Amino acid sequence: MGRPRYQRRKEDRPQEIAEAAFAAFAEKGFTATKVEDVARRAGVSKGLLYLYFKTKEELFKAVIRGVVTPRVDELTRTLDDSELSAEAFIRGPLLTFLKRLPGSPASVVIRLMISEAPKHPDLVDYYWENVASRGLGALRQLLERGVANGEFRESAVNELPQLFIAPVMMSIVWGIVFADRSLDTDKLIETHVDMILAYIRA
Amino acid sequence: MGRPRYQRRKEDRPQEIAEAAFAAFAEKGFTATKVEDVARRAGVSKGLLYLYFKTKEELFKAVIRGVVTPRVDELTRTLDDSELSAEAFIRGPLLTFLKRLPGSPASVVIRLMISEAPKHPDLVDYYWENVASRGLGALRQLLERGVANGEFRESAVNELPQLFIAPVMMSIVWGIVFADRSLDTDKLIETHVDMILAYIRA
DNA sequence: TGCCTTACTGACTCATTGGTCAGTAAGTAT
DNA sequence: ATACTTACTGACCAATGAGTCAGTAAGGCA
Repeated sequence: MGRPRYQRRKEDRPQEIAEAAFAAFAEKGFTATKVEDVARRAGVSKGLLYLYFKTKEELFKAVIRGVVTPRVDELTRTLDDSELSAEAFIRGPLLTFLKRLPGSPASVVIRLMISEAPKHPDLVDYYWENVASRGLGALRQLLERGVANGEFRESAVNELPQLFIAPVMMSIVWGIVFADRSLDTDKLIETHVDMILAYIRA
Repeated sequence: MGRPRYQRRKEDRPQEIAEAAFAAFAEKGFTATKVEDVARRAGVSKGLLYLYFKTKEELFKAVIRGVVTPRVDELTRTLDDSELSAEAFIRGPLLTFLKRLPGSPASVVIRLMISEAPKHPDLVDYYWENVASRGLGALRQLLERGVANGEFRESAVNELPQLFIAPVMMSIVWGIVFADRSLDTDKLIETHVDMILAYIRA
């Protein structure tokens, strides 16, 4: 008669809880987020959350991994597929990718990593292996290709792919701290890439 | 007979407590730091700390202000005093200043701002007025001087002094997240400044 | 030497929150 | 229908840590 008070949906719960958690973490950060709030957001009791995730930390790690993994593949895949010259690739797909980052979930992840890194060394390891080192490796490879086919000269930039990320990081941090005071992040990143290309062009 | 269990040192206590707090915050961040630990570190009881600082937040703000204020004056003062050409100033004093930042207390402040900004809007305002906007203003002024006396051409960089900070921010964030995995921050910053100058030179 | 002000102590309160678990009811098989 | 499994609930527990305050003693002054 009365409709059921809840449905059993073993398959979907973990995903739904993880999504709720990501939203909550994005708003208030890890520590300030209460497990109970995540549960409520996911339309579930606290007890159930603990059935699927052993601790709050487990949940945190699962969430980060879930967001991070797909993103990286995107970049490396487009890089591998592309037949463009190094410069064309940088001005095209890479620039687009970089400009998207500050507004994407990636920026939430960065914020969480900065705040929580000291307390979660294993998460840092994961992030390093699956994101940072792979991303930087791909960039380095791209630069070497450019040098190999005579587009670029040898320069310190080859050893410092972090230079490509610098303005993105700047934009992300700016967004976190000065949320309201606007900064034209697209222009910042574009100008920066322009600078790099002018600098390394053969 | 027995020597006194404590000394009364009304004058020095606040300073000492603030220093202890900075050290504690630097190690564990704001939330993870217990007021009692700060007190112990300062060689003082928790009760006394609360005599000088109304709440943990008050303490936090006082600490940030204490670290931040002197640093900024340093930059603007050297800029005003200098008779160097714009380029010489950038390659000399400014570069030195920028390279020092990642290892300085400034980087601790940045980390704390990133983690706590959403919860402390008034602190963000203070930081904006006393650090960010003044620092960026000084940089913008420097660039304009360079344009005025024919050293530099007009370029988008004039509107984006954040470009100078980008590699510094990158280095700071790198240091926070990947403390151990080394990055040659000096080289990163130097190369970057090199790039900018090549780009804007008339 | 004794008195008085107040810097200082530390045991206490109380709100918060991560984590548990005995019980409930949804769905399934017979 | 009835029995049975287990996804799910929510009241509860225990630990933690910010903030308080009644009391103590340092040190200056008469």
